[in-house]
Amino acid sequence: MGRSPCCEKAHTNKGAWTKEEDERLIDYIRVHGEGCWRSLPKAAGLLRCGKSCRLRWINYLRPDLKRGNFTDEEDELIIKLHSLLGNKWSVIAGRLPGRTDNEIKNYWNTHVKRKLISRGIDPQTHRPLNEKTTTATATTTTTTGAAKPTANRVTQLNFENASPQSISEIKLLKSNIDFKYSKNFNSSFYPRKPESVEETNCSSSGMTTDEEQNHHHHHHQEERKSSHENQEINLELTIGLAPIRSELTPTSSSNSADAESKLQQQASYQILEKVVTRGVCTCCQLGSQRSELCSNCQNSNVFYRYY
DNA sequence: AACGCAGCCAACCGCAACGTA
DNA sequence: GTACGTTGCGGTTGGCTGCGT
Repeated sequence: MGRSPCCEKAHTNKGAWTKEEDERLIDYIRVHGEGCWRSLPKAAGLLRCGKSCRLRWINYLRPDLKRGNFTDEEDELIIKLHSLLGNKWSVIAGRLPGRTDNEIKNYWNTHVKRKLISRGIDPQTHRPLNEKTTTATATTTTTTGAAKPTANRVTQLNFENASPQSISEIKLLKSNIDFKYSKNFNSSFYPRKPESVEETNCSSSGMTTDEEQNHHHHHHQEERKSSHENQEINLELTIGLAPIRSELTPTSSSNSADAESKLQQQASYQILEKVVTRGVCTCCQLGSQRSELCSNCQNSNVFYRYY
């Protein structure tokens, strides 16, 4: 049984997006929010497949995208994350606000790989080029070496031979990844189901009842999925980890008396505070609310990661 | 100016994961 | 349990651009 195509190819545009198409997509998402990519093109009057719309939005049109060259700090962070995670571009992108997985992937392939090779480091294994592969300090079961990575939701890491420094870095990384996938930090940009009158108004204009139900249905799916991810994204570290806090304020101290671990935890909170913002509806994100946030957003205790 | 080449990046494709009927 | 629909991810490609000859 073959898979049905993701969209009707006969009547879809391909190739570069025009300004008009961009504007249509932005306008539609400004009003209706993300989600339901399958039906979006038709609803927005675009002759594109949903996948194409999603890609265009995520990689190019999203209002919070950072433009311009990668900084040295971003460079080093990418290298470090890649050494720990392999080609998990979406996870890596989650640690670089304003950068997309595609952008990072392209940057890796065009710049970072070469940079590492010039340093005498194998960009896949992050080990010296002339060194035979032996025990890695940190390997993933899904992405090590040239093996094709799978899209497993559960990534198991084995750090048995990791150095104390690596362990600290991994702790920090894990805490941030857990954070990303935690319930209030959905990886989706506008994940919440509208609950208030205001928000429903923001997202429902122009939709038929059926479309709206479908739209909400997908929001439910997203929520369930992210909740599922929250449970499933488990790096299964074989080392003891500092407790991961769900609040943002670093008031409680870790049980560990280890000064380094405290410093790491502190650094982790600082990073988190930089990349986190209050969760708001699409209207507020895109500034279509005339002033401040709608009441639902104001009352919400939900926070999202801000890419 | 014309050509070839390399680099870059937006976009596409195929597949896996996951939910639902 | 299975078929199907939808979404997201990672690998790949095609076309544009800049540079050297």
